[in-house]
Amino acid sequence: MGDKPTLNPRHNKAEVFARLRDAHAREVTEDYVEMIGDLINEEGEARSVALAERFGVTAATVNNTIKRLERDGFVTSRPYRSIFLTEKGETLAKKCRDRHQIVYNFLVSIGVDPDTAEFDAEGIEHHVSEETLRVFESAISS
Amino acid sequence: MGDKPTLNPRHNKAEVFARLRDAHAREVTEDYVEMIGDLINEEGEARSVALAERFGVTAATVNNTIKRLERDGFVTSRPYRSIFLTEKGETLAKKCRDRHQIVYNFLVSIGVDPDTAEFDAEGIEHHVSEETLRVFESAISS
DNA sequence: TTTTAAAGTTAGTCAAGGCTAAATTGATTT
DNA sequence: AAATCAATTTAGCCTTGACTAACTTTAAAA
Repeated sequence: MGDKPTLNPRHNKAEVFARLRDAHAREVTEDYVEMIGDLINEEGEARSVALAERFGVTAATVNNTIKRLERDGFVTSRPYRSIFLTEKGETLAKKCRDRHQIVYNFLVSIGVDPDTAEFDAEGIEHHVSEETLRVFESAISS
Repeated sequence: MGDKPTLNPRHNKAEVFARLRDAHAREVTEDYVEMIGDLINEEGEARSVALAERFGVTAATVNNTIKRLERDGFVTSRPYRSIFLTEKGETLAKKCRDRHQIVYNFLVSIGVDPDTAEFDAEGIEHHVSEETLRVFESAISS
């Protein structure tokens, strides 16, 4: 009768939740590099004050986060100067931008109101696997 | 010419991110009440050790979280005894269970592999608005 | 009934991601 | 050149959610 199964598979959720916690840890990083990329495109540079305004947090919080991003190799910055994406940050930003767009377009394509889609996409994008993303893509172009 | 607009609307994301942070703060609570409900249904009671195993965290972490849930009125517990949902916890658990099922069914219905759907649903469910959830529902039953 | 194993608790640590208040720097005006 | 103002940084605090290690309680076995 095959191997002893690992109990009821429905009970083996630990891995799912571990991956969920990982996704969590990446969310802020992804939102920041995406936003920094947007700012550079739209305004020519990314300043702390603009990030703080767009995320709705204080300048001190932005400062903390930028330090972490710098430590992790996603951005470079010099005191009192604007923030730049590294190669690594650029790559992640592009990936996030594309993914966001796909999720947003998909939601709109199935009939979700654009404003709601914009909000939901912001939360959903960090939790969509590559596979699901491809299903979304197919659905849009059909 | 109408009111002075609040700059470019695309730049006014602060509210989106504030709501996102709120959703974040609710995620663990939702996962726990949902899991506690499942355990009570499946095994007759919810013990710390089972929660720890299913979430893949230590008993100490479960203990912390249960204290918080108790403080917030979602569960009751007595030392060395099993955990119970309050009315409030029960209500939230049901809402989460239903929502999870809709997201899961929707993903499967558009062609996502059930295992992937199970994983993605766990992350997505916390970020789906009521409106999008209703769109998902309609999509399933058609 | 005593021992032992499993379950639960407590204490202490850490990182992330928020905050406020105060200090500093850079840029603009006078 | 000095004063001022906006932007940035620093310091210190908080909660959440994770951990380990050590301890206590409960339940089961001997």
